[in-house]
Amino acid sequence: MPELPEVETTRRLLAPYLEERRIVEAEIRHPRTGRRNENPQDVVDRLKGRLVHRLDRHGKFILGRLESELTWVMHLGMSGRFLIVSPEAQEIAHTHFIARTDRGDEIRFIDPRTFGFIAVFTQDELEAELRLGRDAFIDLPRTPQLAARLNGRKAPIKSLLLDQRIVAGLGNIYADEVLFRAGVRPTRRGGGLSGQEMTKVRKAIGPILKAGIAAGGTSLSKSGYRSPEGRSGEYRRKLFVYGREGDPCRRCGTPIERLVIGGRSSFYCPDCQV
DNA sequence: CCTCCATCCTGTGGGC
DNA sequence: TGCCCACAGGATGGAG
Repeated sequence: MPELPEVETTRRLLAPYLEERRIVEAEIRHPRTGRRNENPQDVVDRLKGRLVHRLDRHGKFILGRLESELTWVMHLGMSGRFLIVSPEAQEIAHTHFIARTDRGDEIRFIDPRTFGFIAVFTQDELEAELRLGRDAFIDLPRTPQLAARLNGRKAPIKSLLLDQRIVAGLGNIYADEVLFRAGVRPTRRGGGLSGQEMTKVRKAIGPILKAGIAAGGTSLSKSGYRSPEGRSGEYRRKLFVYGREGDPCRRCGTPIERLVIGGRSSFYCPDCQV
């Protein structure tokens, strides 16, 4: 269920354990977790013995830059999370991937719904597999570029914000929060926004994501997001609209409404958002 | 190319 | 209290 802030929180906590470390052991425990490589065994073979230079993030993907121009790709899907433990630590349910570093730490991937995956791609494979727009946080396009991508599109702006090929990183929660901050209804057609509205949407993205990251992400339920340290995110308390159907708008008091757009729950204030 | 929709899974929270 | 099922923060591929 993680979006950019949850993935970034995860990346920051993993980085000290992985950067400039060598992977000495790796194991894929569940075939679905390795499904994005042609052969799941490739993940293990390409990881073993390799040095991780740096841990990057693009949208909701964590990218480990390896030796030999390989990239270790990690996606949390809906229910994925990482743990850093000692090899003796008891294993919890749904542990689908394990790697050990030359420092003796174990990185474990837990993913009940198996929508997440672990892969290792060559540069060509990476380009073919990850079709992503620019990162919504560290590389957000300027308004004219964004406008060009939305121009002529009839789909609801909410759906377009979720399209990772346009801008990478926003998910269902933060897209709703961005649209609230921008004062734009999620049902509006992307191509129908005025220049001013486009600017407002664009300008809302940075602060919302920054606040989400500062809070360590959003955890909606007990089985929701947890960092590699096992902590929940605190951003839930700061949400303006997501999950607040019927509750008073924090700005104007009007009850928040919910509707389904593109099969996803969407929350908005009928008074603040035009 | 665009839009819409089904699909892959398990856990749980809310309604009855 | 217990049971049941709608629903969940994502990505993708295919139909039209």
